[in-house]
Amino acid sequence: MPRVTKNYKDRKKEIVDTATRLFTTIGYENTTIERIIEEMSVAKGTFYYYFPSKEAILESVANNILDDLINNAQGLANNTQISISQKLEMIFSPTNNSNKTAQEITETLHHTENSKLHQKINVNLVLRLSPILVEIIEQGINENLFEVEKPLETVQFLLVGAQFLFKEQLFSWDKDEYKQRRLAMKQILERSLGSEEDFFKFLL
Amino acid sequence: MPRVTKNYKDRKKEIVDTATRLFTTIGYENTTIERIIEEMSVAKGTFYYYFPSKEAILESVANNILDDLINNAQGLANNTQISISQKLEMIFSPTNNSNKTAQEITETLHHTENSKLHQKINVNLVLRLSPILVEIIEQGINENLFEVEKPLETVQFLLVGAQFLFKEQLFSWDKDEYKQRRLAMKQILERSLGSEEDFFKFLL
DNA sequence: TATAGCTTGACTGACGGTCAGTCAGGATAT
DNA sequence: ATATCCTGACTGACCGTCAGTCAAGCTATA
Repeated sequence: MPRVTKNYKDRKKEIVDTATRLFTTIGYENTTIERIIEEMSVAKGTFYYYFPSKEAILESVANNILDDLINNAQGLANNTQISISQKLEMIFSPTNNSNKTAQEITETLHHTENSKLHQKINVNLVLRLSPILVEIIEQGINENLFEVEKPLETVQFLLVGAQFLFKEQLFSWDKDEYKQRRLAMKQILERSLGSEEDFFKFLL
Repeated sequence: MPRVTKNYKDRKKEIVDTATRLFTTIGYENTTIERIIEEMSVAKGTFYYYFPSKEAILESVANNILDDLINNAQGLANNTQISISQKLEMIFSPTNNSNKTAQEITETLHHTENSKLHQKINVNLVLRLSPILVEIIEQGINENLFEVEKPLETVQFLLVGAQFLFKEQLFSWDKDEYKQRRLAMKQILERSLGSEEDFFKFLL
């Protein structure tokens, strides 16, 4: 095989990109290191020069996916043009996923046996997204839209529920079951955050 | 190796028991088929005579663990001696796990590298435990202790939150972080279920 | 032209899974 | 009673796959 030398950063990014594509396409467990290097046309050793294990690149991929997601959310939180209600809609709405990466996650990633990747992403999603969400909630508290004692912890609980119940393909709800659960979540959100009724009408 | 013949049911149970013990001790991924058969003193083929794959026995083990859990909960729901508050405490309390199997789950199972087993158990736990929980909630509604529009769907959301945030070792909260999250859950439960304040004081 | 950084690919060992064959003990025929 | 056949549980050598290793080779650049 002809030898192509690249600098550290570029090669590493190339590996992460390739792995990300494969993990989100055919799943973590179905992706072999051999497949990754084959698609990159490099040798086995090259992969292990950059990553000590398959777990390690899972970590990188998960963080990469999350970085995008968090950046989007942070942009949303900072945006003064958008109403609080709309911000929450874009984060909580089970159907609406504006950003491309979230699409990847919800659609392709979740089909199969990807529990390891899921877990890594979900845990960090909750930990990293919740502070941003709290910024939004606190805007709402200042405007007397909400009333909660423990915004951060409350938001984390709600996020976990939303994430695992809707975003994952773990539960295969049909259309009506899905709607019923959305309605329940609407009430839970409104009551937990102490908003007025129908504040989360986008969940109707 | 000397040949020992047993009847189908006994041998199958023996395999499930051995696998359960190993899965909950050293984890699913760390448990090899070879280890299972070694501990049973049977040959590889014997295992595959009873189970078509490692996944298949995971399924059996998960269901087994759940059966115990669900039976306990159902017994609890049917028990007329215990107050509704106490029943909910025993199911929702993050620390109190009376039954042995739940102990196994929370302590050993969750170490790491068990995402597959976790997911299988959690999903089915939510699906199977929620109807039982609804029985209890509806007792409460009759006694005017609660007011909720969609008990089943609400309970499922709350269960998911409690399960993933507390029962798993996914988030490694320290003592105080733990307490804060319990307090947040207390308010969420009380508000979502429309109970009076401090109904869930066991979470204090 | 020396060397640090990058790359190669043959090799290893672990593990899930396969399969042809063994064997005890029960049923059936003589 | 006993020879023959059959079934269902069991055996273990073997296979393919795949993560991870390593000694050696190339190449940019100082």
